[in-house]
Amino acid sequence: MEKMFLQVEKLQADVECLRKENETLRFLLGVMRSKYDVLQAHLQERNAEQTGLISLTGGSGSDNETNKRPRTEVPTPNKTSRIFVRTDPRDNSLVVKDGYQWRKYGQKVTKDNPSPRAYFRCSMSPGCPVKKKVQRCLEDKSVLLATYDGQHNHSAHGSLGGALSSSTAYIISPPSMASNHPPRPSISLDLSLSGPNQENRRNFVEEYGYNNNNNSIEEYLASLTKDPNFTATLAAAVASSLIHQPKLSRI
DNA sequence: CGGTTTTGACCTGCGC
DNA sequence: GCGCAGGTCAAAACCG
Repeated sequence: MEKMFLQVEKLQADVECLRKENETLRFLLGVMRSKYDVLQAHLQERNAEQTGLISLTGGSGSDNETNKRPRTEVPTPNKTSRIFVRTDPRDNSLVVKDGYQWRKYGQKVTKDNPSPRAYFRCSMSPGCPVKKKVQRCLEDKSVLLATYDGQHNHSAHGSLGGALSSSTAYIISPPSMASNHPPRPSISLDLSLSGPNQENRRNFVEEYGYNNNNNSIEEYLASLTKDPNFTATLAAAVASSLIHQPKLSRI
């Protein structure tokens, strides 16, 4: 009889535990929803501006870093994209972990920025024409500006898991834009997806990780928001990251 | 030992 | 033509 009583007590404790967990997940879902709304509003604002430092320009004239002369023939010269990545301020390497494997072939100090610019070539595929330049942002030394030239002739899959799982990088709003629009909430996308579920994290990165082949951020985001799996995976990632914060603060 | 990084030299376009 | 600046080369060093 006493044994049965103990079992009931244990079951009640379990139910209570699950109820709390449920409550937490409900709260996190709300947080995720509000963040999603902010992200969408931010995107619409960006579309309206039609300018910006994070750009997939397709080689438009606004890019003041267009190459003066390609020394070797570049098959797809019009595919240029730029991303800003926040890194650990203590980390002074010019490494942007984007899922591809890069070989550094040069470094140069440029006139407009005392921080050296590093030149990388994609080394995942022998004939891959993609190059990238990485330089620290003038305004914020903890931010790296990565400029991608060309289009990969292969997928990033295969090395993504290890590459991004250790990354602390964030794709962020560029500092100069933030200063131009102080009231705008900043959007941070944590690519490290810190959390206990390694498999989910890997799946998330492999399915939704940054892909230079996409034509525009808009198309990319549209495809993501239409995908129910993305929402579910994003929820898991947000929940995971928030659960592991020391204290939750309600909005 | 093979792949990667470092770094000085070199090449070329552009402005004057 | 000259100097400057950005981009690339390539040999040596480094690393796993």
